[in-house]
Amino acid sequence: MPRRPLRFDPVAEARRNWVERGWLEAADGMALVTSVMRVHQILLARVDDALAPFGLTFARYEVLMLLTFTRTGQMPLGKIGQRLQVHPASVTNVIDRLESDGLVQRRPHPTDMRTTLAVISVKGRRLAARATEVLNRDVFAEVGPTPEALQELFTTMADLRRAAGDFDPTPQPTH
Amino acid sequence: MPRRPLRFDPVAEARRNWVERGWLEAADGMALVTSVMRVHQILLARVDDALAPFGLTFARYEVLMLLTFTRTGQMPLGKIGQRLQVHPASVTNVIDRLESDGLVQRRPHPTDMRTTLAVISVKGRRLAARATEVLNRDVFAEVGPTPEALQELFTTMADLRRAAGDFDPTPQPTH
DNA sequence: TTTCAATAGTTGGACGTCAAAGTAGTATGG
DNA sequence: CCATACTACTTTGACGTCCAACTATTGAAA
Repeated sequence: MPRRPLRFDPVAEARRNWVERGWLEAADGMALVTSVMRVHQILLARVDDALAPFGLTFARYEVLMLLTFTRTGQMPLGKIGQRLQVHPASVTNVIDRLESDGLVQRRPHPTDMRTTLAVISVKGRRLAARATEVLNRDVFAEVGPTPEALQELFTTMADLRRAAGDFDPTPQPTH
Repeated sequence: MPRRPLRFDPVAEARRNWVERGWLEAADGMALVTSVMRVHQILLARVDDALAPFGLTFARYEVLMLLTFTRTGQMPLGKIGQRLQVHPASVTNVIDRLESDGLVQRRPHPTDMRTTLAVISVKGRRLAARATEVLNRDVFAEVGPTPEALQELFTTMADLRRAAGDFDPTPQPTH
């Protein structure tokens, strides 16, 4: 994408406009929402760049890793959607692509004929491992101003997610 | 979307898995990236819900507000893309839809025949004003655990965006 | 002045996301 | 035991995003 950096922070500019019109109650919330949109865009672009050589996207990578972390390398599609917080139709879409690349395979559930299991293949495991190496090195280890700010950011966003009902408000250790 | 909340934080769970495999350098970065993806999804859903009654999406709303904040209510498409940090093709797409709803109008640039200006209409101004009212009340004023955490979050993300080259590292007051 | 590179916008295709509607299988209440 | 509600997944369509390729215009260099 054409990325000629601006001479100013467009979000701070928007916030100024909000305050100028007297929308004081909403200015910080607007700035936060807009910031999240931009940061999301930036990070997703970085991740997808790193994954492109492997023919992966973040959506596909997330599914592969989720399967990797299971005991048996398989999981019902519906559960994948719950864990990754995406719509069933999105899961169908991603699994379709992973399957046509031979990285996962659909298998009927042994007892419940409604359920479809996604099983990660050896090829899928290998690819996920190689992709993780690159992703860890080139993106994840490089993100964030400082480790402290990063931790702070993470916990604050976890609060936000919890408040949004993303998961149960049971206290969970973050490390 | 089906939103049955989980009993645990899936991001913290992923982070545990990262640490377990010895990817210590990358664990926090991975958690941050994943958090941002989820928070983005949550906030975008809220915003789009609030805007749906107006026939708007956040992308369209952002363009309308950007035009609202200009002196003359108009701006070249390319500049819109720079300010909102989106691809030229995305601008074309959004302007197409806004135009077919009569909220903006395309107009040729007076001197540079390559350039197209988007001009906000009276209808566009009115709709943006009404949408802002609802958005401020129902979303922006309700976001975030506390005002302090919200501020903190915003400035930390601004650092992150600045480091990513989103805008020039010139110090800018945030309020 | 002529040629060629840079800029502005559009088009077409790929991808991920969601909602709504449809199909198939399971579970439950009468 | 059967009718009905619920669950799991898929399909279709809409939207936003990006990239690559294309057209038109401007600008700059030879």
